[in-house]
Amino acid sequence: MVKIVFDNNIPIYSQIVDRFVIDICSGTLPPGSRITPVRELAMQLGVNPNTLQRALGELESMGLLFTERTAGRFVTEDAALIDARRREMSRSVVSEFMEKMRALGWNDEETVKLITVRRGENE
Amino acid sequence: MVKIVFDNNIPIYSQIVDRFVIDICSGTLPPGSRITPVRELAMQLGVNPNTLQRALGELESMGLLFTERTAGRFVTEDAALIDARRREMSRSVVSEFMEKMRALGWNDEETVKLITVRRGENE
Amino acid sequence: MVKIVFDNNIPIYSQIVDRFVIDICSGTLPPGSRITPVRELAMQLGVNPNTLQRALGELESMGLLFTERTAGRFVTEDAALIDARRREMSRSVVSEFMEKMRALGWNDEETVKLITVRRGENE
Amino acid sequence: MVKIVFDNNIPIYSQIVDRFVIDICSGTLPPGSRITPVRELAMQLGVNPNTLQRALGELESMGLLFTERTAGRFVTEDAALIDARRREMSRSVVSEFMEKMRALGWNDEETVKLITVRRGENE
DNA sequence: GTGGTCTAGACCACA
DNA sequence: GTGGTCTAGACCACG
Repeated sequence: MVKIVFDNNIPIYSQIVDRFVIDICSGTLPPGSRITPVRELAMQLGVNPNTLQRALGELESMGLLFTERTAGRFVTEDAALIDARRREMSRSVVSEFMEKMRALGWNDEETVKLITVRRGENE
Repeated sequence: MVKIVFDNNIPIYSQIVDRFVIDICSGTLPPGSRITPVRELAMQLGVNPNTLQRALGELESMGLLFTERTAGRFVTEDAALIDARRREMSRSVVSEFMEKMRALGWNDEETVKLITVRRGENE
Repeated sequence: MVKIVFDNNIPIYSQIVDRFVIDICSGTLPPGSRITPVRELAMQLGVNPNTLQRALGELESMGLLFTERTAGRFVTEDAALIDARRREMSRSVVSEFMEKMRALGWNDEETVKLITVRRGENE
Repeated sequence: MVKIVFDNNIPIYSQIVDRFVIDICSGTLPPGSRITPVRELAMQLGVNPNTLQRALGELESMGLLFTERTAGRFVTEDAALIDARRREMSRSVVSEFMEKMRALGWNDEETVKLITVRRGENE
């Protein structure tokens, strides 16, 4: 968690949340790992500490982070919760994707074909 | 184009734009077809005429609509432009999808599997 | 005076006026020549007779056209007036041009250079 | 950017856009410079904030301005883009000019002569 | 304090 | 009756 390319049309705090969620779900931030202190991290990211605070608050209320009074903030140890969120997110990402493709006039077979054809091509 | 379920958090005008783009790309609004007059459509959608005007203005600057002074607004007759946009959108939707899935820790094979398994399940 | 490519962002009547002024000043419509009757010309141009009427009215009030009760409309025979307008228009076109180029940061020498370089190139 | 003499018949927002384009292209508003806040500038210009907002929005969609969430609006740092637009505008201004002069019955040599003679005369 | 969005309501030119 | 523009004034999210 060092650089984020911020998109100016999405609230910064929200982009930070997203990034944390992804890093936690994908294991980049493993369960129990310690989060860099707010002020320091805010500086690294080049954002206002209030903004970062807000993002971390949301992550806590999701249960993905927890605060140990004096020791700092940590990623939850609850691997099941992380995995649940990962699957839930995946499901919704897939749903939204299929819906969008359908709205664009591709039926499901065509969508699958597009996606498999695309594999192997460079981004 | 009668009802849109508006999602707060996203600008109304932007949701209207998206809807039109999709309706045009998918052929629901065929090339050359006439758009309901601004005021009338605004009433149908339950939004202020100015808001709708803004949306239509953006669609015009994308080239998807054009205005005939005093006669009304129409979908472009340029089928190639429509198709180009459809393909471009599809490509970006697929790209974003693959990227998100990769961020969530699925490799491309797994993603394809998830998507094909999903077919046939309930929405 | 058969085809005009109408620009949708400028009033049609005004585009018709401009075209007539130019055709008269450049001699394409020589002094004394007869104008096609309103209804017929309106059909040729594909515009509403009212619109054409308005345009012709303006041209009359400029003195470039005149109406002979029963015989129809004609281009003025006053060559001096036509020439005066031609010079006046030329002067203002040149003035506006120089002003625009200056606003774009070219001094007069550069402008002249740009214009001479351009000569001979295809449009 | 303090006073603009508004010409009725042309939309205010459009005149504001033109003025900004020129000020940016000519370097009066250098790359990266900050734009006066919408409300304040609207007051200075004596127009409604919405009207100004619209103008600025168009400039943004041209890529000449960009917005930094809550910090303000700035001129793009992309000097190449600015220069490209300047040259493009110059070319089209020159083209239109030559075309008009030709329509008025001057051939290119005469036009050049007119323009060079004109230099040194009073505006 | 910054930009962004929206509504309400009005007026205009054009055809 | 069509689109286009403008004002006035309000509310919101963000930092």
